[in-house]
Amino acid sequence: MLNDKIPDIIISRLPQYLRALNWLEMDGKQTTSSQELADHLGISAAQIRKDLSQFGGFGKQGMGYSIPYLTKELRKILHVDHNWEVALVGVGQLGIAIANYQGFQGRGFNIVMGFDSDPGKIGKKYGNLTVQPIAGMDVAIKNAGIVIAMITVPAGQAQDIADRLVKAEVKTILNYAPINLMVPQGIRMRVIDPVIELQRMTYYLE
Amino acid sequence: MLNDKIPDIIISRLPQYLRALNWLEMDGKQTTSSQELADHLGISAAQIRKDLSQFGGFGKQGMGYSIPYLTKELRKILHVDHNWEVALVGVGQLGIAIANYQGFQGRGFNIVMGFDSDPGKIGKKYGNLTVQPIAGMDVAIKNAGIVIAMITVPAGQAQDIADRLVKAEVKTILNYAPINLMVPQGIRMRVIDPVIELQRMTYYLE
DNA sequence: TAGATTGTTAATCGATTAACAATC
DNA sequence: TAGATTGTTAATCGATTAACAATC
Repeated sequence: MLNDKIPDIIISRLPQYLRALNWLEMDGKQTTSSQELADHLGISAAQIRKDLSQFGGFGKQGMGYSIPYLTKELRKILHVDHNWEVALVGVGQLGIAIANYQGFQGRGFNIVMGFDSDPGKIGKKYGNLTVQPIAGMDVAIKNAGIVIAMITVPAGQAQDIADRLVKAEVKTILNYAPINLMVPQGIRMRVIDPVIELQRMTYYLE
Repeated sequence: MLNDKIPDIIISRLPQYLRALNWLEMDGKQTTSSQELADHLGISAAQIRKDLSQFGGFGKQGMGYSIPYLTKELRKILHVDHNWEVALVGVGQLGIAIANYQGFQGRGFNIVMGFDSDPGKIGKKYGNLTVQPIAGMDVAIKNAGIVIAMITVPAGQAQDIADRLVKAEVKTILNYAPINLMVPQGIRMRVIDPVIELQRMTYYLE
């Protein structure tokens, strides 16, 4: 069972469960049920139970799920039971906002390196990072063993940066430039593009 | 055929087609094929043809698709053949970065109103907006007939803001706070949460 | 005409749901 | 024990793919 390949569509829901659990815990709750999670997430209770059962039995019949326990298990499954060091490429207005954003803390990520091509920015500190020259990026990332990077450079430069990151042995890229970057097999890339989200919704407007 | 309800999973791919077409056009291309789009997007060519055929025959056998024509038709389908006025609630570091972001222009959105509770920010200009006091938000949005809003306030305030936006007759909310907001039936809400995207990928890391 | 690529059908594949025995 | 809720199976539902006739 655990050796079966779990479909990505199931994996994509686990972080949502984790976020909902976090929220319930802050509400002071100790336990929850598949039904309560379903109400919060707009997903059926059956599906939540089925998803979780791919990884083991985390609940107790009649009782539901312990929030701290299920949280811990989900964090293990998603490999966020420790913090990953993350590099940020492009320390413009958006990059600075991301570096200062508190929401990564405690959810598995720590942005510890930032790179920019503007000499005026070198040495400045935002959150946990100090801006370094982009020329030294490849070596710095490789030496630090960093495997996760966020791209916040203009769209025209994003593919070039992605290519360099892949050479520096980065395996996971979160891309804020609104283009589909080409990356080799084995490299995971996701795009954050607010316009895509908006356009998905305007279809339903008059 | 056109009267059938189109599944949301198909709608969710149309903005991606639009973005890929945009990119091909900037490369100087005049026409494309389902295969070329497939290569760019990591989606099968058959699926792209099937998706598009839900809305009509936009291609020509042997020739492929005219990029300007298909772009125009997709923009019509998604209702982004004109610009929507958008309100931004919370003009902090992230809000300012979004207001100044050029990527909305020409893709159907114009952020024309911004609200913040900090008196020191009132009257400041970012992109196409001037910051207004959040106390007047409800009336201002309703009077302007704005139906799309972005929430960039801290997580603890986001639900309250969402409730107020719904009362002001906003129909579509893009939420940057990392929580699942509760909104009534008929209101569309999507969350932008970079941590969710990262956690989906760390599952595949060692 | 020959070659290419669409639009569409039927077959396959996979995901979701309903239902309930197991059990806390 | 009675009530509640899980974990799991089987049935349903829906989405994707393969294949090809239509046609530019």
